[in-house]
Amino acid sequence: MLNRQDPLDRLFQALADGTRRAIVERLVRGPAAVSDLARPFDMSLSAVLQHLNVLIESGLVVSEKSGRVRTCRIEPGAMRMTEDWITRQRTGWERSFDRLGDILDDSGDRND
Amino acid sequence: MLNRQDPLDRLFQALADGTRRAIVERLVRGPAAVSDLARPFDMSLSAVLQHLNVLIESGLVVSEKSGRVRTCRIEPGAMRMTEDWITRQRTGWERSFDRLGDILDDSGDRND
DNA sequence: AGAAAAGTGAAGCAATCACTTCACCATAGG
DNA sequence: CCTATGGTGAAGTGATTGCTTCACTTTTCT
Repeated sequence: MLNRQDPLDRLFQALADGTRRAIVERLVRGPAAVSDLARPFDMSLSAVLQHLNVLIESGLVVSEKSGRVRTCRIEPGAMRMTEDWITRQRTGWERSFDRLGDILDDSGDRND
Repeated sequence: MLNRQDPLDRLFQALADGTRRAIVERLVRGPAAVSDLARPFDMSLSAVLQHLNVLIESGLVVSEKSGRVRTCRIEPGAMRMTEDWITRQRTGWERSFDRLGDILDDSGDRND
């Protein structure tokens, strides 16, 4: 399925990398410039910039440039989309589990 | 960062594909055999099996074989790890946001 | 003006991904 | 036994990923 347009694909893909999650974790504490974000990592600025672009494309991060400094910050709405998907699955699963519980109850093995 | 061992890497990577998410959505309604899972997709059984293996490696899905049928089901604990990470970021962000609110409340001509 | 700092873009490279096809094994049922 | 069903494994392919280096622009500082 080569549908790289699906927002959830991009979102989860963006979060599937330790460097990018670390960037998110950093930005959650507050906005930061590109080179501030790059400093902790043992890789080139270019590499970090590419990670940052993935995060921006996914919508997780927004940025604006003033002077020569690009300041980045979290866009919480994007992360909420992934949270919602996961929550939807979990509640779906809990419902199935309840149904299973009902069946087990009916068959007399009351365990809860 | 070639650390494909990190559980969160594997988890998010597993969820970063529409086919795999569809499999999860299916399994949330209840267990299913490999070929049941494959049926809706317009790709070979081998391809679906590879997706399934990614899900199993990530821990999102467990399976057991009885006879010639492998039955798969969701392992909810794995998904909870991703949910926890996301929730942690959101609460972290909300805290930052509150701090920002405090600063804005304290308003204008105060330099601390 | 000249140098340093901050960021950008492109090309290249090895590894990984998402498939395909083909060959194959194991079990269930006539 | 024989065949259909359900599932596996391996090899191959083209696209994508996660970097690197190098060249370059723009802004700030002195």
